[in-house]
Amino acid sequence: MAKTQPHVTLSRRERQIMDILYRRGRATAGEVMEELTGDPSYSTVRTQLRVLEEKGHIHHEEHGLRYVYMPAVPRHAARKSALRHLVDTFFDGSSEQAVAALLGGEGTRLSDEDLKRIADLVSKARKEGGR
Amino acid sequence: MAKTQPHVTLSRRERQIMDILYRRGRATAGEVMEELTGDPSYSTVRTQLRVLEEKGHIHHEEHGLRYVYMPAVPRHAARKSALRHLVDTFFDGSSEQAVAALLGGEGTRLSDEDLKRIADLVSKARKEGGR
DNA sequence: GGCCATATGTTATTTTTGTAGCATACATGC
DNA sequence: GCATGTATGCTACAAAAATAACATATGGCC
Repeated sequence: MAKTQPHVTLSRRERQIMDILYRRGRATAGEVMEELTGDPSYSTVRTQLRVLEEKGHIHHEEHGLRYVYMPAVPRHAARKSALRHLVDTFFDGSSEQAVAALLGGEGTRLSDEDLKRIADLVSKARKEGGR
Repeated sequence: MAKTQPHVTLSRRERQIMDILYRRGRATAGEVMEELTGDPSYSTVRTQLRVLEEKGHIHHEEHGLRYVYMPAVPRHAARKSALRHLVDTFFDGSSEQAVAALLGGEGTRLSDEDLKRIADLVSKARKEGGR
């Protein structure tokens, strides 16, 4: 059996911060701080952002006086590997099972229109020929 | 904006181990060790398993001489919250977008039969009435 | 100009992880 | 019976993460 990939191998706090940045796209230190649990001090958060930047996980842009942080790896790339990992860990590597879980409401409830659009996507994918 | 949940809030190694246990369902210390990156010593792994157990994340059963470890939270429950978290972080909370990504091959390639079954699931879900 | 609010820069300390050594128990084969 | 391989029990320690204090810079306002 394959060894677990170190994957991104972030500490817990680092992951929390990366999640915030991926969710929002970008954020200042203050915004990150607001979203973190445990009410860490502003100093603490800034230190962690600095470390994350040193490690190459995030970048910052200077907007006037403040720094705006964003992930170094673009969202679509990060989410792809996150999806793969999740499918692997919880769905025996089967995307189909994962889709089934989502249809069953394991992520968020799907509306009727959502289902309609998904049906279209599926038939389109079938025409283009899965393999 | 909502604060990041501590979620499970495991250290990196702890997460690796939990992933292994969720992927396999159950494993001995030796099996876990084999799957971990960085070739940690057997002692190391056992210590980490003990800590995880102290924290309530895993249980063990004694099978003859050896311990067999397994997650305390059942797979389907853990995966549900993992899915929700992922949908939240990378798909703006939209399961539909997540399904689209899976159909687009972001998890694992889908075969023709997979797509067929998914199509059935979707039409079934639509009949039962999404909301 | 002086003051305040809001930033960043730097550095220190505590806590948690990660890692492993040594002692001990228990089957199993010779 | 006893050595050997494979477990667990306990303990120690170095490295990394988490946290925050203190110092400094900047922009706006009275």
